[in-house]
Amino acid sequence: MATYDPRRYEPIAVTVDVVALTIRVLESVPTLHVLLVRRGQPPFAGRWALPGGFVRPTVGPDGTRHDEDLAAAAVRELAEETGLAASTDQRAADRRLDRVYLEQLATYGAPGRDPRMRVISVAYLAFAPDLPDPTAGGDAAAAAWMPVRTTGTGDGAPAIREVGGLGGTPTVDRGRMAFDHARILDDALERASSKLEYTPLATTFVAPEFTVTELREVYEAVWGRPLHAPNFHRKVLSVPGFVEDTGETTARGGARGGRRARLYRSGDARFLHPALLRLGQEDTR
Amino acid sequence: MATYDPRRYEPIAVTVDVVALTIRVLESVPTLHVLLVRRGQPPFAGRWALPGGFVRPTVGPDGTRHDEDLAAAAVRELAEETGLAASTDQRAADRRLDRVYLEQLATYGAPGRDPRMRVISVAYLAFAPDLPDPTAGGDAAAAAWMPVRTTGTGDGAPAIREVGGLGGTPTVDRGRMAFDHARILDDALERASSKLEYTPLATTFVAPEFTVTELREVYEAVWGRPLHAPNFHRKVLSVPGFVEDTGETTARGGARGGRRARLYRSGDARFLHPALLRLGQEDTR
DNA sequence: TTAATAGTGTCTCTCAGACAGTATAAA
DNA sequence: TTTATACTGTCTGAGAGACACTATTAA
Repeated sequence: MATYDPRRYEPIAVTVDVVALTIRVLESVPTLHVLLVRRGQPPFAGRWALPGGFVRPTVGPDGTRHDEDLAAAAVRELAEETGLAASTDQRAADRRLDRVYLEQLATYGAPGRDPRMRVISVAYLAFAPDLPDPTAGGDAAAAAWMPVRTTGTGDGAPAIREVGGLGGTPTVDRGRMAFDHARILDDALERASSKLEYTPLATTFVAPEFTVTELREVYEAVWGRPLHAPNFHRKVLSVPGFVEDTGETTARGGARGGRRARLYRSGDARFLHPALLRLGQEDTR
Repeated sequence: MATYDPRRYEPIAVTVDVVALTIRVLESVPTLHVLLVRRGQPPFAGRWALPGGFVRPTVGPDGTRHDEDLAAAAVRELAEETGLAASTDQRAADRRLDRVYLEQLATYGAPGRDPRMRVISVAYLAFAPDLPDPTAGGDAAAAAWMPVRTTGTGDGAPAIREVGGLGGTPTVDRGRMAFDHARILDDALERASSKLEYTPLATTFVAPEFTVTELREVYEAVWGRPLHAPNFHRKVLSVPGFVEDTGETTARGGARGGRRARLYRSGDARFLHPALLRLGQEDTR
């Protein structure tokens, strides 16, 4: 690594973008949604984009420089552009991000991906329980949870349907997203699917106490295909440390009848052994 | 995403670091090695570090700016600091990097990770067939393939032994590596182990034509534990598209006797179904 | 009482791993 | 001929998936 010489190396801007995913019920179907903002400024004004922005070195009250961690920048951007408060904000308990799981996805640095200048973007992936509708902030003209994927029929047809194809619901055309954000979103969806296989992170999409059915709906929404309910049930309970029985049940059964479901909370496992593999799709080659 | 205003945002330097892994025979044991350079300049002068350097926007012969892709920067740093020529260099066929597999690992941007300034480093992971010893270039005082992990005994003891504990071989102390490179190396080893499970990338560590035993030695070196040879053999041949029979065999058997081994080449699968899971270690929780 | 929802029993098939044994080649 | 190395046969147990079934509750 050579010594840094500003005469040789032009500055490169660094941004952070966040792919925040949640499950929301759409037309009675639990559906995977992604948080998007409509850009108010060029480039790509009017287009939908992932929430994000420049990473900034900041100066504290005492004058010392206090550089921002990349993950912290991701949380800040989520908060700024959507009105969802970060965990440090005590006044907005209802809009909190403190139960959001965040992990780094990848870094995108192809020349020309931002028409203004060389920009390298570190993308983060976030899993959130159902949060309120966001309110646009910062430079965003709008912000919304947008559906991204249907559960599919399980008949072998591609389970992913482009957003934009769902009923009368306002959706976004993946082909018209700003920058290379459609690519980032695709990578995020693949990472999310994969994470559900070998980690218990599906629980980050649901309330602290949840039923096995709710957990299955998370898998179905993210994987985009229906699962065999009885086998899923047995599987979840058999994986050590995945879920923990609370001893409680739901207050009542389904709307049109049905047994009350047992309530579970997240167990202490950080990885699932054996994993919940999504087979039957195969041929990803 | 806000408009970029240099008065608000100080420049952040972007570097690329490469964790290049290969298998070399050490004391008769195929052993995982990582390519390291000894730093010639402060900070961390004299310490071992991953090869890497600043990403630079460059200006072409015609005056047009020609920004460098992040992956391209990784290959360039590998070449510059180690004397291993990139694939475009036709004159150094013996030292080529054109069979090297490269993928992005993660980005490290904690404040203070470089004492000079705010530096965000995009780390890449490379798998290489046995390459020649590198020659130090750029600002490196030395460059070498260093052993990182032993095959272990399979008796349940931790299979990872700190580099530095191997015989009379020159090795490096992971605790004394420059920057946060020990952490990056750990992340790389975990990613590499995981990649061998569900992709055929083990073949990138061996020659274009290889035996099943050679392939097993890759798995053993990366996973740090011995595998059951007969079952491994059957498993590899049963996974569709993993390897392809050449019809040839090795020219002769083992040094002290033994059957000639059949030669295979890499198949067309990009993922392994079913995967070669490393079980028996469990409890990564 | 019916229908919906939650949950269990059990069978089959695949696959990982263990172990025993065969095939072939070098010294 | 001995020993090393490559490879095959076969058994066992775990787990995924299919299907049939029981349990419980709302309307």
